Amino acid sequence: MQSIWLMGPTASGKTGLALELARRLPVELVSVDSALVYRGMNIGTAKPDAETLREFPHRLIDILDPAEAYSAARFRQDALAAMREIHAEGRIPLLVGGTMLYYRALEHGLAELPAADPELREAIQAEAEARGWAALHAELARVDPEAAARIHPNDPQRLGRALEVWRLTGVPLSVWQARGRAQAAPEVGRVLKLALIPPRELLRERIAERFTQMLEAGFIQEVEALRARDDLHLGLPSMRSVGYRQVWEYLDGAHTYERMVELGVTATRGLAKRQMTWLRSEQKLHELDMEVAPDRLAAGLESWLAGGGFVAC
RNA sequence: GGCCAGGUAGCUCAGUUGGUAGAGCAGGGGAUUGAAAAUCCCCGUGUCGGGGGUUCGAUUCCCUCCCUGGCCA
Repeated sequence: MQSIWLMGPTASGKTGLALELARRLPVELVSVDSALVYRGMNIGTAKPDAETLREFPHRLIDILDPAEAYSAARFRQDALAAMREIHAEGRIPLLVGGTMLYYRALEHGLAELPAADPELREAIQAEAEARGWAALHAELARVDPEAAARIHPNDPQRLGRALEVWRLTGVPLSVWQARGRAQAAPEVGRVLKLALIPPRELLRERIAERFTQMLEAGFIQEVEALRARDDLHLGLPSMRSVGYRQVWEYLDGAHTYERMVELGVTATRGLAKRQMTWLRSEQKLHELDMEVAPDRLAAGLESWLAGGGFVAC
């Protein structure tokens, strides 16, 4: 089994390049994006439009309602299943997206751990509000000193997860993790990792420009529709996505329009920065020239798929 | 033109009863195992508007000039 992965920060042009490759190679697209999984979140996620998706179907887009939560573990399962199917059809999976944790989970696997438990999470959250996260960190230090040493007392998300695993199983998170990551790389097969990394200044400009275009394309109305549902709220992973959160708060009257634009652009830039941090530590990455010609790249990929090496271009 | 309030980090501001200054935001770096477009951690030398005076020492007090905003002419 082999696959091509196209990585890069948000607004780097991954989608456009992936479509060019899909026109030239026997590939099928698999989205690696924690926000594109949600239905009804189109404009603010820069999701390819319906027509494009019809012509070039993407796996793992529009598979979840925004009220639901996705996860790295589910992605790993879904992506592996999609890749197997694509191979069975005699095609090559082209993974494209910017959720770096998902790539990591796919390539290196995840430890065997219990899934999230919403009720327990809520209970831990309530407890933290009553006693403070410091008290919960102290508690974790008693049952799982190793995890407590690694998790900062101000990091409620990881602290909550570590306590959740402990309370759910009676086995510390660090013990689960020490048992190793399940079924890592071999299952994924031969991988060619490509990255599109624009110069920071260009990326900053593109992000600002794109956010404005999203607003012109009706982003506010899209969030209004989501906000009109009584089962969606800012606590949900979907509604905390870059852009959606800021527009939601704007609709709540928390910011002026101008400030909302500023916050949205800044949040997107922060996202890009974190994606770059992941990319810097990525092994065996082939960084593409921003001006790479699709024909030339496709030719290079063909020779790699035939078993040869990949010549960076 | 007169009076008042300001001029301190890229931005918004705090502060020093005289010993050359610090927050938030922005920006940069890092972490990242079922929320990851999430959640965190680390990083602040800047003619304290210019010039002069007083002082051992002035960003701080005094004088003067410049700039911005408001009020009055």
